[in-house]
Amino acid sequence: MPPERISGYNPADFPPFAVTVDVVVLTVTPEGLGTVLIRRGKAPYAGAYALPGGFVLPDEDLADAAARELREETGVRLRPAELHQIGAFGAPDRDPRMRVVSVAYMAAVPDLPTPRGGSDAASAELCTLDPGRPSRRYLNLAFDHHEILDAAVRHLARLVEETPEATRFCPRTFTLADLRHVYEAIWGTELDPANFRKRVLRSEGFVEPVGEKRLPSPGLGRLAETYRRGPARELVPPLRRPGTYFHE
Amino acid sequence: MPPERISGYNPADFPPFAVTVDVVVLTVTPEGLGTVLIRRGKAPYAGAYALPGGFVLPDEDLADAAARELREETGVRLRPAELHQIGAFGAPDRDPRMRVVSVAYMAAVPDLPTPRGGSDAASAELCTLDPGRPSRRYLNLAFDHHEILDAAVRHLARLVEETPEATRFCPRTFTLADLRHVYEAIWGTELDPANFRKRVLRSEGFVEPVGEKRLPSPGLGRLAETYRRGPARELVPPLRRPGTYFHE
DNA sequence: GCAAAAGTGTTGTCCGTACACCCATGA
DNA sequence: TCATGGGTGTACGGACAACACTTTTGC
Repeated sequence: MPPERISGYNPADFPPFAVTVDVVVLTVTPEGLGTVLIRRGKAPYAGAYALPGGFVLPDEDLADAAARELREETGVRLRPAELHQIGAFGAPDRDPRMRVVSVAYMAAVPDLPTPRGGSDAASAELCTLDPGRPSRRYLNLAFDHHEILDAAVRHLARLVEETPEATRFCPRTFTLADLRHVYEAIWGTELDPANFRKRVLRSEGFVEPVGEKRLPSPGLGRLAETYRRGPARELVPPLRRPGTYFHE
Repeated sequence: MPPERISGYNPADFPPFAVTVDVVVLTVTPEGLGTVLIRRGKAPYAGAYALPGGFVLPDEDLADAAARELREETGVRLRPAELHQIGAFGAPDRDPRMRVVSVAYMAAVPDLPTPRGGSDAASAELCTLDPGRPSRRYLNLAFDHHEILDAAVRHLARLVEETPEATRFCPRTFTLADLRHVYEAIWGTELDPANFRKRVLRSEGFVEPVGEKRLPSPGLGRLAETYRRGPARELVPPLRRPGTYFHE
């Protein structure tokens, strides 16, 4: 920017913008990929679902604001570095009331506690998504939150290809079937158990065997080895979705 | 956000933020990957290089603002959809003068005209980067523009893996060696000409033969086939960097 | 025994890499 | 004839996918 244009630093020198953060809380439940939505009580978009979020404080980092809103509205405590920025959404008419630029974050949360929190506790709901279909609908989302949610799911789908972050959705120790169900929920595809196993175990530092065995389903099937997350911070080579390697 | 907190819409109800856009103009020259930087004349960071950018207008879309700043400061005209958002940068102390949240965009520009433009015409320079080294330095960049530039280069490196966007850096018709030099500049690696050729031609719709031949270097080597960009909008499978497939 | 799910092994096929080799051009 | 760079071909190994097969559990 030309420095002379902002040399005064009078509030009148720049257009009045509000800056908010919206947080897409993604979790994996037995029903599939889920997210926390809040039902709006007032216009605009009264009765519609919306992402949790709120204003950034004057001296607050963007990621800190996202972590604070996440904590206040869902009770989930994550370090700001554990939140992934999705991008900025700032179309002039995205909020009919005033000009708002919102910075969206994605939070990968296991074992989501029953949504509780400050102001909108009663209206927070855990909704199940359908990541397999390209034309999925998110029941009446307010503002441009449909677009933000889409971008967050795409971000997560790519994140778990390249990092061990999918283990966040598993308990401290887990079976490879548990981990496979996480990938299936996020990618919306079915994976071959045998090939999934080989690819995960070949990826050095992804998971480590614990040494115990566990019954996969209650009273069904052979005992499965249990694992915990390994020290790797990224997967080389990535664990890509089927069909990303070869033609057809 | 709790609607009741912003029901008034008085400017005093929300913290005063300035919202700007910064544009990372990336181009490929015979010297390698290059970007347009502006030398700052005033404090803070007087004498340092900075990315072109400026305020978002009150009723302006973020991408429109980036396209406008790009046009005003470098004379390059791109549609807003051709700009890629890198993310939002809004640490509280990133600008010592006031609270600024900047939304960064990346523009892939061929044949960059000698940087000219409005206010800072004389001080705009085309600087060559070194994408191969992880510890590359960007000579004294102002604010957090080092971080933004890094993110933009990473974004471009991934973009050309999955889309035919690398052809933007080539003339309308080009040889495969031209295209290969673009990838080498962006990825900072050398590529095997024979294998590069096979992978590009196998990717359906990436390039189309024109039917003419051209001398690759002035007075050197065999005549090379020329191509133009094909209709594909994404590369399936992606044209990945070497080493992304196998171990070691 | 049966069903269910873990885990192992095999095979076919495709791809990436390296490298040799030939072709076409201008000097 | 030589150097330069485009284009073709081949050999090897790695990885993925599909699927058969064995193992281990509860009922």
